[in-house]
Amino acid sequence: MQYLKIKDAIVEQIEDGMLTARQKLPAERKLAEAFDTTRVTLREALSMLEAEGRVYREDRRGWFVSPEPMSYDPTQTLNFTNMALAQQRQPRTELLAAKQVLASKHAAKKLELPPFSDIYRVDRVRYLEERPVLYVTNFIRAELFPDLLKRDCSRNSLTDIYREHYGVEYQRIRYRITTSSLQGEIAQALRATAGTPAMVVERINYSQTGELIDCDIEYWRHDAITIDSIAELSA
Amino acid sequence: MQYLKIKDAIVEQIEDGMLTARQKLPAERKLAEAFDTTRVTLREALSMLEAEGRVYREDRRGWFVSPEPMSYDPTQTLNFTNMALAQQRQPRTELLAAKQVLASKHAAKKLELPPFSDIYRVDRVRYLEERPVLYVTNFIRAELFPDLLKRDCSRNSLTDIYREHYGVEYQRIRYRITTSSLQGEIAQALRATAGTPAMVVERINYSQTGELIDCDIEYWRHDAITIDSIAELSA
DNA sequence: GAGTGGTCTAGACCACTGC
DNA sequence: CAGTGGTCTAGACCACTCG
Repeated sequence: MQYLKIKDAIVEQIEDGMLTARQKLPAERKLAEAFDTTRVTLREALSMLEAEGRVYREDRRGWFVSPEPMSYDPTQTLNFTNMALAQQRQPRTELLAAKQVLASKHAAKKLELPPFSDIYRVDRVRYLEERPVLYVTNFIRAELFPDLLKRDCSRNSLTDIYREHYGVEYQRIRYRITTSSLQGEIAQALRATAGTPAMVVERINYSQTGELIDCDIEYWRHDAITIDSIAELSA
Repeated sequence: MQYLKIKDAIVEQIEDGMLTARQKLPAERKLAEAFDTTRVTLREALSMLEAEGRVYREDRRGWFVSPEPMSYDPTQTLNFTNMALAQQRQPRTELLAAKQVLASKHAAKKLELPPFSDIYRVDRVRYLEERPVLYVTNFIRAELFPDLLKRDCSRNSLTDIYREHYGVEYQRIRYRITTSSLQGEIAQALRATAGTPAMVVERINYSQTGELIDCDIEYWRHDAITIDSIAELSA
């Protein structure tokens, strides 16, 4: 069980501060040689560290040391940017697309609409310290927000636009958290290799009048996030 | 990218019902031959399916098709058994140990106690349809529950004992969800290979008087669970 | 005791990154 | 253009499971 020793050695280097957050590890061939083994075994060890959230990969770029995860409370409306700033992180958001589309079967179901209804779809990638950690897709009931896309979605948070221009606020959030893996364009947008472990957060949001507003599907690099929340139970 | 085709082929067999939940896949060597490839590449495909939660491994026993995950709401006190029954699942719990111990540094911190305080520690493995899916450790403030261990912990749920014998109920739950991987004895207890992806749920529970009661650390096989909850926002 | 999964070796080619 | 990571081959040995 050679790969356990390799793992421990790398963990030790991280904990001793020889390797610090976001730093690139040496090339696989060099590491393999250093541990006197083959690339296959070395990669076994690295994949295990990846599963534990200690290192991450950028596709074809190499292996890096994972920084501290950001703490995320899905029951707060606090948007990504403010959440990050509150934790002394450096957020950035990239708007990939914002358009009006016909609801796919999947999206229609989430939004409780008939298929082919008009909806907005907004795709964004979010960064922490210039590392892409989150791919979000929003599906929004178009009827509730006429001309939403004329607002500047790349500059303002959706929740701010809802509140300021339409008087709509989140009141109830239904969320679902699963683990999966990144594939295809989502993986690409996060500079991840296909198969990278992911945390998927799906939220369906309701307004103060109980109306379904929108739904967001979030793909997080799993080492970048820890869900952290409090529930008060009614007697 | 051969492993993608292998993945798709296996997914198709699952979705067509040729392979059904909990069924064992053919031996790796047979699958490798069937797909005209080597075990290394085949295992690459299987690992990816494992990350997606479509198949799971039992250590040295082989690969199996994942059943539907159980839906879990950490903000409900509903215990594992009742939660499972409500979803037409077949739960079983195995008590590994229930004893009074001196708090480790880690446990003491969670329970906000000085190190080496007296606490109870209860370890259990929980099954669904005879598949071990969850390893839980409870750390309990001993002062609140004199003679707790004389009650029959293997037969009754802890929350029932708290309520019936001590008049204590959960009122507030602080929870944290992360992804990691199974290692050592926890992996063994779940019949998992070291490195299997896991969902870790850590809960700290407070009573109706606001007092910290206990803390539980749950290691789930990640394909066995989806977190599902609702949050009401205060205005 | 046969067969299986877990682990490991020693290579190879290719497309891409980054200089 | 050199070097890297992604992918793949064709084996091997061992400890374990299961019949």
